[in-house]
Amino acid sequence: MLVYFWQMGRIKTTNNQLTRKEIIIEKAATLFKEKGFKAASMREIADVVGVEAASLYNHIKSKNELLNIICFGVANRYTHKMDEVEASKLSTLAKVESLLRFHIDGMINYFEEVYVSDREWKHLDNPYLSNMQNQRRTYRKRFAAIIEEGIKKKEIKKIDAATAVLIMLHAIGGIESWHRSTRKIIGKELEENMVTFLIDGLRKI
Amino acid sequence: MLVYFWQMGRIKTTNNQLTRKEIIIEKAATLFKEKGFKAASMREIADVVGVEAASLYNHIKSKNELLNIICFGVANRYTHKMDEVEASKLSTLAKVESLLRFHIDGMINYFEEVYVSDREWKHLDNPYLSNMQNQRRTYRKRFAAIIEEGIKKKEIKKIDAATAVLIMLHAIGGIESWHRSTRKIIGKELEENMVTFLIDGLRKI
DNA sequence: AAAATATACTAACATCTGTTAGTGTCAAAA
DNA sequence: TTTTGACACTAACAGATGTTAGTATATTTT
Repeated sequence: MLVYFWQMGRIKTTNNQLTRKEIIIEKAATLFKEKGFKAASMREIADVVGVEAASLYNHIKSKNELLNIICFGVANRYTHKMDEVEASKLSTLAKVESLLRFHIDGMINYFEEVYVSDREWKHLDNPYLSNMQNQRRTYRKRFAAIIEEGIKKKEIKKIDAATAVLIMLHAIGGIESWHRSTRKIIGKELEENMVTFLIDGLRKI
Repeated sequence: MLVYFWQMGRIKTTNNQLTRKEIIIEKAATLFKEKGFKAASMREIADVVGVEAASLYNHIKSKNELLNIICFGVANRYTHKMDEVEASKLSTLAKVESLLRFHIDGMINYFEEVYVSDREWKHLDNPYLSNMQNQRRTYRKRFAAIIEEGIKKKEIKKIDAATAVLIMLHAIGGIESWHRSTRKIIGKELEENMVTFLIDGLRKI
């Protein structure tokens, strides 16, 4: 008589209170960050999750759905924050600073998702791709509008607003894992450094 | 009687004085920029070049060789510039400004290669991968050393040098094609905007 | 003109890709 | 206890991938 044993361990969900789907998304985000969306395969994701590739499809519709969820999760956070900042009564420079700190915090606390969203959104497929392009364009325009208002009110130096936005967003997007995990610079300290730099520049006054 | 025609048009090399290999590299760089290294296939590159995929292998050894050439071309330019700047007698702030302008010019004049080198170097394979990691680390350290000297000489504000380098390099790396081709901001003007921002910040003094 | 080299072609390969079909089992609901 | 739904499995697909082999032609050298 022959007895078959085979491991059919389910994805563990007891540790955190994440659903299985959320666990998959989390692991996928890490892999997308490390190898890029195209280079990370469903079989690799499945390996990390501890499951066969086909099993992932009990939880998600496609590989691209994973990217959709990651990217739009981040984009929606951005939009909400921008709504909030626009509605606030802060000075324009304080608005800019608030957005900067928000982005830096995001980079520190949601590194994988933000990183992936920033660098891999081009692999979205339509209609999500054009949706994302619109959201990004709109966000930058709203950001630039704040700067332009600051220039008008003489709170901000007279520079090209679009360029300033580009610089700030990319500067923050450049925070890397080694930089986050380095003992010398952590969290708040990194934040202060970046804000100081971006608001006041390099030159000693 | 049956007569066969088939096009065996060679890659045209008369236009510029580029070798066929250089033409392939150029087209590959554009494609790598647009789709990413992994997503761009040899067959697509061949299409753009106007040839069958297999024919590319008369000129190059592998897809990865294309990436090697692109990435190390850029890295070597960086190293040479850094040698030159270090050897100069400029003030530290002027050294930083010189490097900034060099990077911005590079982004404008060699956009595809620089962009690809910056974002796709992770797909290099060893030993090129670790070589590139070393070159990048070394470059940033040399850049940071200039800033630290500037801080010591009280020419530069007291901030974390590594963070400053990260900010500047990524801010410049964020120049995108739409931004380059926009009528409103071109070449020198973009350069002035960025240098102003990075040296003097946003705040109006 | 002949020989040699460079370079294009077609055909095919082995491997990897995302994904579906079909089946069995465990946990929760009835 | 029985039923049901969630979820894991194996097997396999069709298509894309980088690359090689073998061959034919165009260009350059002799």
